[in-house]
Amino acid sequence: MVRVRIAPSPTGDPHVGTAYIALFNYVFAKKNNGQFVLRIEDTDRTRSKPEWEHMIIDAMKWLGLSWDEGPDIGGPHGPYRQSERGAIYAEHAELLLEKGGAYRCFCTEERLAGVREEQRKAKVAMPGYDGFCRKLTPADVKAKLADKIPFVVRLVVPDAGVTMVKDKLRGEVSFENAQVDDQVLLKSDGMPTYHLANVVDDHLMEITHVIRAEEWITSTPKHVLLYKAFGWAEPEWIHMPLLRNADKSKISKRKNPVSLNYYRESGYLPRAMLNYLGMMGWTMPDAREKFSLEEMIPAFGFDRISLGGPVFDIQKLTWLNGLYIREQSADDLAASISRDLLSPAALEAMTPLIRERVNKLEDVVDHLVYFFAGDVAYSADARAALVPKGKSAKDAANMLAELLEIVDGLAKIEAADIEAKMKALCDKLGWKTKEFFMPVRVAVTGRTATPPLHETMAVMGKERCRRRLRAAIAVLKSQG
RNA sequence: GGCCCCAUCGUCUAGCGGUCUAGGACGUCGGCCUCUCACGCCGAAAACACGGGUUCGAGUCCCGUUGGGGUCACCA
Repeated sequence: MVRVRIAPSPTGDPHVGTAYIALFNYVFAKKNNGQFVLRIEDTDRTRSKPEWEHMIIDAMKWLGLSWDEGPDIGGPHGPYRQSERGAIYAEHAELLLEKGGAYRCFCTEERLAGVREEQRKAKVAMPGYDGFCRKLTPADVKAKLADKIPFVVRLVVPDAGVTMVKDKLRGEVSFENAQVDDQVLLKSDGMPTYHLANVVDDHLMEITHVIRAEEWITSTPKHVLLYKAFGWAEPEWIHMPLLRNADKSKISKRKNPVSLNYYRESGYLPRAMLNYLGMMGWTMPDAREKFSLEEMIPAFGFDRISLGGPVFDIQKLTWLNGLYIREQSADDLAASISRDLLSPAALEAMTPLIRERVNKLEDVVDHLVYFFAGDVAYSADARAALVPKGKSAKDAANMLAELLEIVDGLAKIEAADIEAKMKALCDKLGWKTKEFFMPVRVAVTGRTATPPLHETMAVMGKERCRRRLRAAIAVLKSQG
C-alpha cells in the first residue's frame, strides 16, 4: 500500500510550494490506489499558530486535494499534529540514547555561538557542532542531569564513511559523514526538531514514499542515519525541484505572491492552479497543457519529471485561468462572481463604511471599486500623496515596508488590532499621524479620500492590502 | 567558502544516438476577424552554456569548465 503525506508547518500563510508538493503526493497516491495523509508539523512553539493551521487546511480544501487521514478527520495513525505527539518523540529519543545512536548535549547557546564564531574566523570547511558533549562519560552525564542542566539530544553521526541517499529522481547521492553535523534531535524544551519528528512519524504512519522539495536533500543523510539507528526500513526518497522566482532563486514572498489566499481572492480557479502546478516540472505524455486532476492521475509517473527548477510564471497561470474562466457558461460565471467576489456578505461588510458617502445608490460603485479591484492605479495626485511633506520617497517606501512586514505576520486583519499596530509604528518612526496615514491610505486604496483606514483595510482583507502595499513601495522606489 | 543538485527559445517544456535545417505553449512583435476592446485565428523573431572525449553519427552518453540553485539553526 502506497502511503504518502504532506507535512506543512503552520508558521505562515498557506504556501503555493506546499500546494505544489501536495499535488504530486496526492496524484501519486491516487495513481497507486494509495493513501494521502495530512500531518501538521507544529514543533516550533514560538512560530506555530492554530490560525495558520486552519488557513492551511482551508486552502488545501479549496484546492480540492483531500486527505485520507489528518488532524481534522483523524485516522488510525493519529494524532496528526506533532505538538500532540510529545510522548512519542521523548520515548524514541530515549530509545536512541540507549542504542547509542544519540547523546545528550549540555552546551549553552553561548558556547555554541562561540564555537561557530571561531569556525567562521578559521574558515573551517565544515562548520558544525564540535562534538564536545559526545566525549562526556556516563558519570559526567549523570552529574549534569542531577544538576538539572538543560540539554538537547543530538544524533551520533559517524566521523568517517559515506551515507548514501537513494533518490528516485537523481539516483544515488552520497554524502561524506564528515560533512554531516550532529543534528539536534530533541530541543531543550522537549520538542523534537523536524529531523526526529519527521522520521519517527513517517515510520509510525507507515509512509512508503517521501515526496518533498529539493531543499531537503542535504538533510536526508541525517534521516537515513536515523532510520538505520532505529533499525527501520527507509521510505523511497523523491526530491522534487523547487519552484523559483523569475531570478531563479527559491520562490519567496519578497519576489512573488506565494500565499494561496492571494490566488484564491484574486479569482484564480482551483483547477487552474492545480493544472498549472501540474505542469511545473511535469508534462502530460501527449504534451497537452490543459488537463484536469482526474486526467493527470492515470497519466502520472516520475519518469516525466524534469529537474530544472521551474520559474513560477504568473502570466502563464493567468492565461490558463482565463481558459477555465471562459469555458464556464455565463450563468455559471455569474454565479461564481456573486459567490466568490461580489457576495452579499462582502457588500454587508462594506455598506456601513460607505453609507455616509453616498447620496444615490449608483454612488456606491465608485467606493466599491477599491474594495473589489486587484491592483489600483496610482494617479499623479495619488503618487504625490504617497510622500508626505518633509519626507522622501525612500522614507515613505521604508515606512510602507515596515507596515507590510506587520501585515504579513497577521493571519487576518482586524480593525482595532491594525489600528493599534499602525499607531505604534507611527510612534516608533516619530511621524505625525497625518504624515503616516495618508500614504498608507493612498497605497492601499489608490485614493486620498476613503472611509476610516483600519476598517477599510480589515474589510478589504489582508491579500489586497499587502499586494497594494507592495505595489506602492515599487512605485516609490521607481521614483527614487 | 565546503557539500549537494541542476543546465534546450525571456519563461514552462518536447526530445530518452540518426526522423533536429530542434517541436509545442506563455510572453513579445506583425496580421486577420471586428463599431472598440477582449476572445479567436494566422504568421514572425527567439534556445541545445562552453571545451574535451565515446561513436560511422551527440541536444541526446562520459569527463571537465562555466553558470544557476539549494544547504550548512535548539526553523521547518
